[in-house]
Amino acid sequence: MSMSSTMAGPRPVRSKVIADGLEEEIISGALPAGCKLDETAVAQRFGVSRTPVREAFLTLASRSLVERMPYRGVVVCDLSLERIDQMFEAMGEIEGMCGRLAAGRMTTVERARLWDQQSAMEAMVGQDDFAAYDEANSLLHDMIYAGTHNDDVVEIAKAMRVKLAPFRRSQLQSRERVAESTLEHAAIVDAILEHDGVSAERHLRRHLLNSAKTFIAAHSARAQRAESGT
Amino acid sequence: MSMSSTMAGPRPVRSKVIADGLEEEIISGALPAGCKLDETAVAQRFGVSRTPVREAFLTLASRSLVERMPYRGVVVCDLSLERIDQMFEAMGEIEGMCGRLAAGRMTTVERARLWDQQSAMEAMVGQDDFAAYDEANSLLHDMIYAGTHNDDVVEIAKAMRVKLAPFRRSQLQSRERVAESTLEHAAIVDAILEHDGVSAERHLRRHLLNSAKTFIAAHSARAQRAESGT
DNA sequence: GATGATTTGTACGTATGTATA
DNA sequence: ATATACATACGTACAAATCAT
Repeated sequence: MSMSSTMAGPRPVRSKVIADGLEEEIISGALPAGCKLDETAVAQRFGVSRTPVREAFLTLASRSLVERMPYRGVVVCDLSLERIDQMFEAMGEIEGMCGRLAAGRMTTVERARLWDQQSAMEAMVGQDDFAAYDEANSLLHDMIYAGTHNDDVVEIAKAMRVKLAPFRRSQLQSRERVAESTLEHAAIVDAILEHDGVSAERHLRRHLLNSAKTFIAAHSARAQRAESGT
Repeated sequence: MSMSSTMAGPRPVRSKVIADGLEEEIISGALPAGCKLDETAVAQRFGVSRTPVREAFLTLASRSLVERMPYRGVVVCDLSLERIDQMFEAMGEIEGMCGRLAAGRMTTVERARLWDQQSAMEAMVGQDDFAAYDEANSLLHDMIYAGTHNDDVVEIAKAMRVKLAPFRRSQLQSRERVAESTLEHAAIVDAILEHDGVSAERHLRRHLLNSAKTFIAAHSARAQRAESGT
């Protein structure tokens, strides 16, 4: 039962640590678009060998955060404000599709659980436990994805959410936005429960659009600053 | 201007060769779902070291052809008939979405080029150059993706097509199917040119559904045989 | 255009973590 | 529960290719 000195996980897995660290730096703008990433330099900076760095690069490339060219190295992809806008739009389209499919396919049990989840989240609006709300939020959206009964659609949606995760996180830190978000969820869940796919799709698109607006308003300055390194 | 002795590429890049080879084997069913892939064994089989094999595993994992668990190895993902069905459905949804967006956003130049492409493909129906048709087919769909003016949507669509590529290839080897496909394209292109997003979406969904039917009818036996290794 | 320096791709050995007996 | 066996994760050394001079 004894814990490590740092209290962290029992299995670090360097390549994952590197990937997460680099992702954070790319998102924050510390590593601007077009910046070349040198294997040796990154390895030294993280205090590891080149091997886990290479694996991290593979992972980041699969998330299209960096681009790899044989024997030519990797560069970080463009994450301009327009690109982020596009990501939110794409997420809205994907989630809208999920909602439409889920509205027509969810089993009674799935609908009941979705309703429970929404109720639980409405109860969380007052208290400012943003981490818990974020967790519940992910779960709610997961339930909608699963409601499509299509593993590939679920996978696409989750992959897209991973790409947006860093942005959505900072966007759910406001009490107002949490309240707004919960209201939007109510409309979405209602539509799904009533088997109204068209309405569910529309509400989900608007929901993501609102998330985008909130984020972009808060981070436009920072994002624009990161755009300088073309 | 001199060429290599084998005429092939000047830079093989082992890890890519391994990844492509394994992909082919997974698709063909030689490596059934649930099959464990041992680094050392694969390395010996391909006559290389474990390093490029590891990188190939990372790539395959990003295409969700295999699953990786830390310190536990990799296993090939399920590619049962139902899974393939889901893939085609997902592709239909994604392409439908692309068509809807493209119908509303394409520039005049983009629409003109789309029309040209369709005309070119209609001229190819008689001759049985399936490779050329497949190439033109990819281009047509690419133009629709690009018409969304959203890089993330384009990326999702292309990634999905990569996953389906092996199946679609064998499905376009019939002269009848090529003719059918071209007719379906005509309806899709017409809808896009008329800015009718709803119609474009519907026709694209049906188009993919027909592709799925053709493939599944031809390969159901082989796919079911590959399902045995659960 | 050829040569050298730098960087990526690959091979192989060691250590850590997992799953068996 | 401890220990052993095994495969993976990581580190280091060499080869191949790109770029800079």
